[in-house]
Amino acid sequence: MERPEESNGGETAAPVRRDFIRSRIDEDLASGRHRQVVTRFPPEPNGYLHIGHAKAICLNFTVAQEFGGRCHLRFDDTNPTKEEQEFVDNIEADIRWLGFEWGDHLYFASDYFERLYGFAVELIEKDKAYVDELDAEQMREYRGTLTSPGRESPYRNRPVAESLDLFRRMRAGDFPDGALVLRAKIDMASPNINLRDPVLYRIRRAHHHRTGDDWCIYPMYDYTHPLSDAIEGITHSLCTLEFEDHRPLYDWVLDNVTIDCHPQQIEFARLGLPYTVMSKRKLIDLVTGRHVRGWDDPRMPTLAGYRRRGYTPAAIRAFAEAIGVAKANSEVEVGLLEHHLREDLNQHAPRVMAVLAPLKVVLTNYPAGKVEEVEAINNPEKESDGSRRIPFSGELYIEREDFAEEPPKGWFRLSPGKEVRLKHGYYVRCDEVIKDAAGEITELRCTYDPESAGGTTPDRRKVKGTLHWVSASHAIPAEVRIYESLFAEAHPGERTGDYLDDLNPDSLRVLADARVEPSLAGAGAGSVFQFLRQGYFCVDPDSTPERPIFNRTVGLKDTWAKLQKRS
RNA sequence: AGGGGCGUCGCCAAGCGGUAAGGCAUCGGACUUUGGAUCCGACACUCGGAGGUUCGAAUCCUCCCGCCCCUGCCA
Repeated sequence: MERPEESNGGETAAPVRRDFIRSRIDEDLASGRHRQVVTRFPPEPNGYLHIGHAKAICLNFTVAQEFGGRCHLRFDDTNPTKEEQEFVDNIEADIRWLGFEWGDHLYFASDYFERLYGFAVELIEKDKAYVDELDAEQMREYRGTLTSPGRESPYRNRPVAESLDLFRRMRAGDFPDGALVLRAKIDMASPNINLRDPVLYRIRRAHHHRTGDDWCIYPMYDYTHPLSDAIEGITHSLCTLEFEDHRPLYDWVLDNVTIDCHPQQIEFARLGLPYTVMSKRKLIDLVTGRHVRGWDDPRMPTLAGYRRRGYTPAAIRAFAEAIGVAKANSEVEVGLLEHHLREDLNQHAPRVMAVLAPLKVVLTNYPAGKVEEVEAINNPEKESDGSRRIPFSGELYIEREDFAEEPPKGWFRLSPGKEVRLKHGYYVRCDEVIKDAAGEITELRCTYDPESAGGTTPDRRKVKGTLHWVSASHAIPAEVRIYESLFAEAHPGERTGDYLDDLNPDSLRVLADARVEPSLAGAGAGSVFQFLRQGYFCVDPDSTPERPIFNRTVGLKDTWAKLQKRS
């Protein structure tokens, strides 16, 4: 088989992987059926984009890129009752954020309304479409069932001239909403229900976000989509599996109208992710029902949510690349997304220290009032990021979880009589545990080894554990938001039928008493850090200079937790 | 039940008649001033099942089983 680079000689990025869609394009190019590749991403502006859309966006844009073609962004805005400009704007922003550009190729199906109307007239003239007077309920009745054929509408064979006149008057506004529809004349006995005289136009007096009140009839998706594709010269129209049954109709429309382009619709499986919901309706419900704080709630599977959570476009693109494209319905483990996230963040996130649940440590042998600045490397994965200085003093905070009065086996962290290293600082040994009346540990008395400055000693003795810390008087109080999956069940609603029953009550945990190192003062919203030994965190837009707020993007891999779980 | 699809390792996924890629996860081990990262190594005699064709089948044929989608004037 010929490689695309060889067949079209254009500037192309090397195809990263093989899949049935790219193979098919290879063939189309090799056979001369197409000389270029034009794809499109066609969102309906009735909601925000989610991670499932990201799969389609990455596919369409990268395929076009690889083959030296182009990808259009086209809004499928044929249903004015559900669509809004706000969604258009946010969808554009999300796609740009993901890293894709459509240049001049921004389109709206609504821009084609006049031409679409013309094609409809042509269909009527050819006796391929007719105006029907059956109401919605009657039409359902006439449609038949999955196993029995439908019946023809009594209006099916009305004269062409009559349909032409009626359709013209539909447009003119002579009839109330829902009174008439334009239907394709195909086959009421077809085993494919989509071919049983599908509706092409309906009457709907609704204000359209772009065409305003110019129209009171609006074309249906199945009619609009193939024509929009053809008008734009799309070569490969990639969509999800549920449209497979619609392909015969897609082809019928293009075969029965005078247009010199016939794109190929190719279907692939949509992305499934456990512990979340991806349907637009459910996402809208979550927002309007206040189960989340908004479309960009960090627990939402929306691109806006992932962005606020601290996910990077590169990670999402790598994920989309990794899951591949096929026709088998599949559900990808969240771990794979997190793997690509960590892989990206590990390279780029500056390391800082933050204590989420502080436990005071007093160094009894540290000179009273002394403060020194210790040097801390910003990112061991990226030497060029340099280093910074952090204040160290005799009163510190460490993570409550890093101390155990009675250490389990395999414990590397602090416990009575044991020595650990404070990252970038000194070795300390725990001498005494202070508790309050309730028996709660309130403070640790430790001694430090002055010889261990920087983290090593002249005698080169080993300490297994290294802890992160923060100087008590220098640290900045902060809020940290820890997120778990929005749903407690892999398939929300599977048991009770109502997905809201499976909302995870612990999906958001707020740690109000965290302390972060002073270098984090003034970190801008969106900036991402690795809190040493804990995970990746980003500054939430709710942050103020007085009270920084961090979202946990994803935790670090935790071998210790895994070991614990096992025993 | 009619139509359209799909079934290869726990999760994705290559494979297109010549004797099962890769990633994630998992499990060992090395290294480590993050129990992070990195590095080594292990991980499908078998491709939903049963027959058949063939020197040879995950790939071809037949039957069976399972799962998904379709009866909006939504997309």
